[in-house]
Amino acid sequence: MGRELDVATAALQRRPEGPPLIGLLTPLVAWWEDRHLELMAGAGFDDVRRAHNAVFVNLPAEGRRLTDLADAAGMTKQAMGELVDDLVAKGYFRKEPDPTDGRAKLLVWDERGLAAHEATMAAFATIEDEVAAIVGDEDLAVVRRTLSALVRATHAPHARST
Amino acid sequence: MGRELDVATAALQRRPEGPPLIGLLTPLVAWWEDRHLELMAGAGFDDVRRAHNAVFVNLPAEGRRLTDLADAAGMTKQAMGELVDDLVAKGYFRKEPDPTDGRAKLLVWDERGLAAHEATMAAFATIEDEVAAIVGDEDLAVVRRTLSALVRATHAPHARST
DNA sequence: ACCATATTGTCAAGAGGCCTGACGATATGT
DNA sequence: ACATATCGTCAGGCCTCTTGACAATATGGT
Repeated sequence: MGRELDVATAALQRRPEGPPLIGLLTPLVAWWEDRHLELMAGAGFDDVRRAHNAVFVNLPAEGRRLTDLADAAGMTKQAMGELVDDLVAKGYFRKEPDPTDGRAKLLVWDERGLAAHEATMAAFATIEDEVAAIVGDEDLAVVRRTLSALVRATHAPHARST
Repeated sequence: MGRELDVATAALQRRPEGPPLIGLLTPLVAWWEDRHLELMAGAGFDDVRRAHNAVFVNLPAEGRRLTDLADAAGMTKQAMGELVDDLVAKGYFRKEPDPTDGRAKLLVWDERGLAAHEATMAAFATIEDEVAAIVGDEDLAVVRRTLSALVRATHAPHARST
């Protein structure tokens, strides 16, 4: 059912400190993404796929270029181009020529796309509330603060080198 | 470089409570998996892929059946079969007939596989230490406890229903 | 104005990772 | 003995993402 619910289940309990983080992070991401798609479908956006998230999350209301979008999502422009073309075909946004650059095209939300964008934000808020209801605001705040620090540290410009 | 480093970056800062969890979880998982592969390659296991984790983590030293393995990893036996065949070809383990069931085959680690299995556990411990060094033992403990509760709650048998 | 170089978006091809459907071989319960 | 379920496999397909190559356009130096 869930994608990789208990990857790492075996290795976990035997460690004194408890399960390794990866064994918690992975199923949580899977759950979050499933829940997000569920909420989106419930809001009438039943043709969005998991991969579209990279677009919905990184394309601001003002529009953006394909290459910028791909960069922000951490993937190639070709991969992003596929997602974008799909969403264009589905009526979520359109491509407009960039007035400042003849090569570039600006991706601009259509009405349906703007609604989907907002639905995504609303879904995030909803899921966040669900999480808070389970673990409490206090612990959640610690988690958020700690993971934020971790992300900053691990993704610092010099951290991964090369 | 990183796979989807800042998915959700855009939507984050504007929320009063801070960035949504998914914007932290996703890059952390990506980082963890990259780091794991790095450590494995450093230990001489440079032919393992991300997907192999499901095997390394869910196949105990005593061996296991394909179907069990697939179940534990949350994927189909066909998908797991592909991973297994690949690892068998690479000399990590072998298939033996299950003496108690003529249909089944037992997957048993070879020497190289056992070493890789241990290297995975060692890599987990190393990464865990790196994490602790960044955020401190105290916060890490809270994170682990909180996320554990979350995983239990979201993956309870009746939680996702239907 | 000209030209080398870099960048934008696209086409083509393919790998990787997963899925559904169908199947022979084997177990199991009646 | 026979119906039924399960084990592993073959076949085929979808989705996501990659590398390589390319025409069109920008940009900076001469």
